[in-house]
Amino acid sequence: MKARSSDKHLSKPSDMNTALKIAEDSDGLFSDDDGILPSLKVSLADKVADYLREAIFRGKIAPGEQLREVPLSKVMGISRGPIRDAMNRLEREGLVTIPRNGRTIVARLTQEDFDEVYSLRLGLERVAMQYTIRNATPADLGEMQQIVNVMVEAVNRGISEKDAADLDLHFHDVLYQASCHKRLQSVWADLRPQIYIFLLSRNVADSDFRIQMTRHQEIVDVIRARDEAQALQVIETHLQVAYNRISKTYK
Amino acid sequence: MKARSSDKHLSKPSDMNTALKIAEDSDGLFSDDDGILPSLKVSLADKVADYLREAIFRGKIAPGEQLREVPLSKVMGISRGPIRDAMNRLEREGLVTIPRNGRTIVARLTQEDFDEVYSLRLGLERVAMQYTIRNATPADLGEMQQIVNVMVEAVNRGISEKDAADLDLHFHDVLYQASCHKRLQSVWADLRPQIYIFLLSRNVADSDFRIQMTRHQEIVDVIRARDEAQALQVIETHLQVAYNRISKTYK
DNA sequence: AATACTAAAATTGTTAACAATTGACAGTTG
DNA sequence: CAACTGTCAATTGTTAACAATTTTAGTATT
Repeated sequence: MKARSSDKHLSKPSDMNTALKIAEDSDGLFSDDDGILPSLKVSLADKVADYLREAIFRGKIAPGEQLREVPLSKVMGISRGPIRDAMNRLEREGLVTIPRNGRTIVARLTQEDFDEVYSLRLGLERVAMQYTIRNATPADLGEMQQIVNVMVEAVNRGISEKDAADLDLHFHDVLYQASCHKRLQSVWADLRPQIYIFLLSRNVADSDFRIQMTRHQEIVDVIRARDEAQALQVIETHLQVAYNRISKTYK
Repeated sequence: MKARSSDKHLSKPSDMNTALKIAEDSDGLFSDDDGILPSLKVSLADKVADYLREAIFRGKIAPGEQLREVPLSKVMGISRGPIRDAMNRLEREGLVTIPRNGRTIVARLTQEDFDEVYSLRLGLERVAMQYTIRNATPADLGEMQQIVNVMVEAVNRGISEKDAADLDLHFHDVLYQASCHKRLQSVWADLRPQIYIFLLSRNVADSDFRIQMTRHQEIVDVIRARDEAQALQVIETHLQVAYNRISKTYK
């Protein structure tokens, strides 16, 4: 019986035991005392969510895999409570789905998901631009410009898909920060991980991402000019180009 | 010592014991078996969240009050776990804030919050309109028209502020439903309770809400016509008028 | 009166155990 | 073979208790 169970277990690579994979990484990640200031202590749930999120980004945990509380709590050496909280956090970010049966499944992001993510993103970033134009400080603008400079230099030197995605989203992080609109920031925080996944997987398939990197200068310029009508145009174009670029990789 | 504590306790009406207020309502709300199909069984956390959300809407629990797990679990007759989950749910909806110290405080919604909610709402509903125009079925349109008919009739007969708010949001619920855009629906579900609170409190202060009710017919018509450019214009105007109307009540 | 310190109470974070639900599997029936 | 049923293991939901953190109250000092 155990042999049969094992055979079935190995018949689907996507069913490889998630907890075993995580056990490879779990060298005291969760049980150590961080030695940081108590008021900045990071909760176990946050640590677990951060770990799982990264594991999903790296492909260590694949779409369709189920995240089970009990095995995870064993390999992480913590109780199930914080794991539950972490999984609720990941659900909010769209990285997992928790259907009616309560099981937590890593999300498969389809082309339809992509369409939703980018249409929602456009709706958000239009509002963000309106607020950023109003609220961006010279420091914000300086930070955005710095990121663009790093982008341009990196593209010239040769840049990996991951670094491109990191810089791209970091730029938009600062844009949202500059908007001083807490709710926008919150929705962005929830949407960002899905966008990252799309960028990571789709940049591999599309060599034009480097061209897209350099377009961020337009955004900085139009914010600096505080020109709202132009700003909306620029962000729409920016995201539409990104949308089209990634969309092509689904064909 | 106990007498002094009691004196201090009564010195701030907003500090009246939240759990005592909830005890008035908690006649088996949470511990009863619903007798519904098992597959449709509502979790305790959902029940608690629903109850607390309504209590906040009714003003039974006031902005600034702290929701404490232990007293709540005692009066509700359940453990703290589901209460924690419920409070996390309410945080997501912006009804409570959970600062760094972990305490859960019912949110005070300021004019700035109002500004954020409505700007975000506009960004979302533009996207929703684009999708609804594409995806609305005759049944969706029929449902929206039915709600508008009820609105018009109710305004003519005389309608309470609460009923107006209920109908208003129900109309937009259907709009989002018709969009077939899951992420939009999810963000709307999180934003909706805050909008409801603004409508409830501000409708009292502004007698023009009845005029606003009747403007929903325009939305139905433009969706029916599948005219996207016009649709964006209509929803912007609709929300701008609503924004202006409520904004005035802050002066 | 204002500030600082300390201890205790209050509150939240986490854990382990029990309860309830879901899924997998074997056997039976048509 | 497909569909159904029953059993049991797996998994999640909830609870009570312990651990850690934050707040409050009381006292001493300036």
